[in-house]
Amino acid sequence: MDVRVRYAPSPTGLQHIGGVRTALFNYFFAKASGGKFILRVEDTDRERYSDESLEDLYSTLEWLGIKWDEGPVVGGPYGPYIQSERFDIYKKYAEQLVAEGKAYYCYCSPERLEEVRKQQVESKSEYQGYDRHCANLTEAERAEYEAQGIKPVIRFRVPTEGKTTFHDILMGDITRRNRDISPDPILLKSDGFPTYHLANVVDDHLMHITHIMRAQEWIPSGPLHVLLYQAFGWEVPQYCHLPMVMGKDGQKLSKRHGSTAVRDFREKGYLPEAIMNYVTLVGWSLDGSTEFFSKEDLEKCFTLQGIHKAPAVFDYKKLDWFNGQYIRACGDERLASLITPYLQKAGYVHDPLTEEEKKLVSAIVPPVKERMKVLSDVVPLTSFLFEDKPVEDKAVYIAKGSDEESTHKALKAGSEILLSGLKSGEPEADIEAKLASLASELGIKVNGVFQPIRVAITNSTVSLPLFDSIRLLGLDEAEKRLMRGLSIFEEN
RNA sequence: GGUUCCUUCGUCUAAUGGUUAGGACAGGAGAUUCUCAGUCUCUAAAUAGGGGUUCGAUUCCCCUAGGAACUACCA
Repeated sequence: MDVRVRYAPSPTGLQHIGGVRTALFNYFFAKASGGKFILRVEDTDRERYSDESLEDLYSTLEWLGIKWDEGPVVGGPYGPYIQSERFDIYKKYAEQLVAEGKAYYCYCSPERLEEVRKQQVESKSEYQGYDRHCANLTEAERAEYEAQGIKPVIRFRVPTEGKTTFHDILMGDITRRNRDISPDPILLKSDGFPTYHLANVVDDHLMHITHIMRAQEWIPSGPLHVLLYQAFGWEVPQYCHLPMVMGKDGQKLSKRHGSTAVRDFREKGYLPEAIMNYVTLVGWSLDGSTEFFSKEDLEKCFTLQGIHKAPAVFDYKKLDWFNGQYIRACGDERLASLITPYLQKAGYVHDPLTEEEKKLVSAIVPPVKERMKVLSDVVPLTSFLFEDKPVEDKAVYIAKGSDEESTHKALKAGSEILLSGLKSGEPEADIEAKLASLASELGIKVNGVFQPIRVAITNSTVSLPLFDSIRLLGLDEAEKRLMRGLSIFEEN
């Protein structure tokens, strides 16, 4: 049997970590088993639908390098793959169930439903949900409602006796008494659109989906879906419910835990390979020790057996670590092009880059590479090159273990050593050694000499290494800033 | 409330009857370095609790506790 799996998001929001994790697991499982990965857009909720969400879906998958074998844009033998374009199909199947007595029209108003719900809550009755008011309407009663112009919904007749079991690859058999299944869920809404349950079952069958891999939050509706397959007389696919992605507090990951939209991560400067690698490791492992996986690796070695049952907490710090690792593994040329948009957005360089700026960006890469967790870190790291905000406060120049007088001397003598050395082309190591001996002459630590110089040049106590900074700034500008720094100490 | 699922270091996980319970992130300590980072070394840290089964349980069974998800004309 050829594996056919699908990722079926609904475009009602930006693609988030949890969704992408589901997409990735489906995709890798398909690839690793030589099957097909299908993308299906479940846009049956026209109230929450947005074009932006749909575009975000496509761009996120593209960014990650995930290509679907069948789906929107690329097409396929079982299309269309956008549910809103399959309107008539669902209607047909829903009506078929009505004709067979397995579903029925319901004319209850939202107000009545709300009332029923309220009463159930107040009376603490054992089970909640629809009271099956319209389950056994006579033809006359129906005709009456129709005459009133009420648009009915179609509800599925859930058996009140017996129980339903479905098998989950990870969880084993899961059984639920039919009476515990939410009574008579809506299959077709009054606007003619299907609900998730109907559309999902119909499409998975029509698209020959063999394995349904979705988040564990769907486990409760598993039995209902099985009932639906049985009502249609269709074969039930295999289920594999994926562990949920949680926030620090053990609740479902959401905005309040931090960023969840992949787009946000992308904008902050996470690399697609880092996101892919880390997200796949949330709830899955190969052997407990292998950490780095490329997309190609996962397309080969992903297994269902490696999926964990328990929900997993999303660790932002570990993602940062992965991202840093991938940045450091990145070629300088690629990194230069990855960094450029951030410098442009900050207004530091032109778009497109001038020839001079291209050289500068390339030169920025090596010293910055070891220091970035996310690409956007390049901005604060290099801001001293593009905006000059001199430090006026003497205290900032004074290193720990030094004092104002020594700092003044260090800055003065150090600047001379530095500038004359650089101008005469002396090796940096030699200059560094001279500065170090200056420090011992003054009876201060080496940093006592370097810190005031660095502060003068980079306007910060935290900066790139001194010689890198000067190289990037240009000797003339560096000299100017050194003299300016010195003047602060000589004013009084 | 009801239903279902889950439970190894703080976090992600490995080990399925026999190990000093392993790795990684984060934490702590140290080394290197002009700051920051990076890199390297070391370190602390877990089988939720209670019963069984067994010569032996992280591993199998039961109970308890805790957590989560679902309970919409949303998916």
